[in-house]
Amino acid sequence: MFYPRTVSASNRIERVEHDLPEPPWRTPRKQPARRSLSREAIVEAAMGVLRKEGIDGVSMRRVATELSTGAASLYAHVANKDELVELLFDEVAGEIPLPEPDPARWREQVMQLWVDSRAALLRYRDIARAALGSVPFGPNALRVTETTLQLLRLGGVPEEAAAWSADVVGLYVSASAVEGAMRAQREEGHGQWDDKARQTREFLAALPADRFPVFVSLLPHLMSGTEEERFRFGLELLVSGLAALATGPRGADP
Amino acid sequence: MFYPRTVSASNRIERVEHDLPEPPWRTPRKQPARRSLSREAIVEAAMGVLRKEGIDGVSMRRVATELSTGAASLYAHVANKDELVELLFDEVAGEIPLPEPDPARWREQVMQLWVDSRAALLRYRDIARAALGSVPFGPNALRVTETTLQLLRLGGVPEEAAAWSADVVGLYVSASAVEGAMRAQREEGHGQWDDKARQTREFLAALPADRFPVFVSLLPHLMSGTEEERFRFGLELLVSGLAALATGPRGADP
DNA sequence: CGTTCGGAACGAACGGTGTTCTACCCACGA
DNA sequence: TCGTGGGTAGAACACCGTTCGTTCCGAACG
Repeated sequence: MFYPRTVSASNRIERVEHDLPEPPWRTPRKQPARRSLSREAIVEAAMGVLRKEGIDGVSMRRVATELSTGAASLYAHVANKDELVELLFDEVAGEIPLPEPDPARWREQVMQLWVDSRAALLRYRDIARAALGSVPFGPNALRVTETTLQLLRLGGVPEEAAAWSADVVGLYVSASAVEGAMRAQREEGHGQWDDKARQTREFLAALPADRFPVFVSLLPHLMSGTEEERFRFGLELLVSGLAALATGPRGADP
Repeated sequence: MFYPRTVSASNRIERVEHDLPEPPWRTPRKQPARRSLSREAIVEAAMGVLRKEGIDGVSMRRVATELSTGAASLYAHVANKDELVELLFDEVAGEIPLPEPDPARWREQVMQLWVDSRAALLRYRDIARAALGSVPFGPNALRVTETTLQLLRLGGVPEEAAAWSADVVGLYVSASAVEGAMRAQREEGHGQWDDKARQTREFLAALPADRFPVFVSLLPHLMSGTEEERFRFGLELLVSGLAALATGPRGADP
């Protein structure tokens, strides 16, 4: 009742009526669903825009146009843009595959869950920016957190450490997804990106070795690997740090 | 010459002339610097706005007003808003205190450096959002990265791991600063924040324990600690993961 | 000295944003 | 049948980043 207007019953009925092959029951007149706007339809339209153009493309006017109406009409179903974005984020979180927790494979499973989380975020461009803006307490995001906590407990990670780790890893996954989205966006504009990339490389190559000796000597390593490999490296750092805290390396026994 | 318009010589000369006691060399007329706009002045004004109102308050119009001129005038000294924000970020990075690397205390020093980095970012509200948007290659940011790499190498962290860790930790610090800024902003609007916080607490307390058993049972831990304590916990996870990779636990010997 | 010229300053304008106000319209309950 | 209340939506408000065209000024040149 309070968290949120999840799915209004009237919307459901409307959709069902729309799907049925129109039995002329009680004078269907013209179209029963001429006023078709609903929270679900708005989220669906916004998801399409998000996937195609990223979060900056999702404006109230743009989404409304997609539904061939005006921006003001959306405010009857959504409090404001922030709420819409939160709904979008949770929709994306719903696409993260959840494992069946297995005590013997908790490390592998927790790694996979986080890699999958990042992948789901990246599938919707820079939606991750929304995650850093507001604590994600939507039902789907909660389910991901719940699974994370289950896995960590199965791994014998102390309770407080597990709780805090979920927070830490959420930040890291989101940040990595934001960075990945930025790079992907840059790589889209092929024409000018070659220039920019070349310029950056030249700039780094021209750095004075006397002022940044270690940086310059590590340049090859600083530019090596794919984005996901680097992400996994960070995850392994975190997980190995967690494993060191675990009372029992596997299983829930102390 | 290419990275960027670092500091145009003309600006330097202007400042020097301004500082000198005005030798009437060649008819100084009234005031040689009536046209006082300069890249430095713009950055300075923008930093003031940033500190007071956050990154959203920094608009070209707002900064221009601060200098009692119009927004269009800024574009003679700054390519666009993105460039201005990059300049602001590097200015903030310049406030991060750098340690004198000491092999015996690398762990402690690297932790302190990162805690200080986060603190500097938070001092300027949500400027950290700019760090996630573009790889920070300004001179001051480079100096911070250089110091980080020095410390990790002193700790015996393998070269590739050190390079990748700098990336990872940069993401984590920025993400944590973004979250911290969000919380700080929410806590500013006291009047309505009590409500929002209470609602969130009620919402979490009302979560169905059968659907989110671990989450609910860990609720006390999920809400405990200050933001900085949680940040330090994540850092320790990363550093202990790094220490495990180090060839020599202290000093640079294998 | 006068003139030219190049770059900074800057008002106006363009096309966008989130949100609110205010009518209107129509299906429903009385 | 007649309100009426809530979804719809156009217009408007106050912003935003950026560009255009003009003005203006200081320095260099003839």
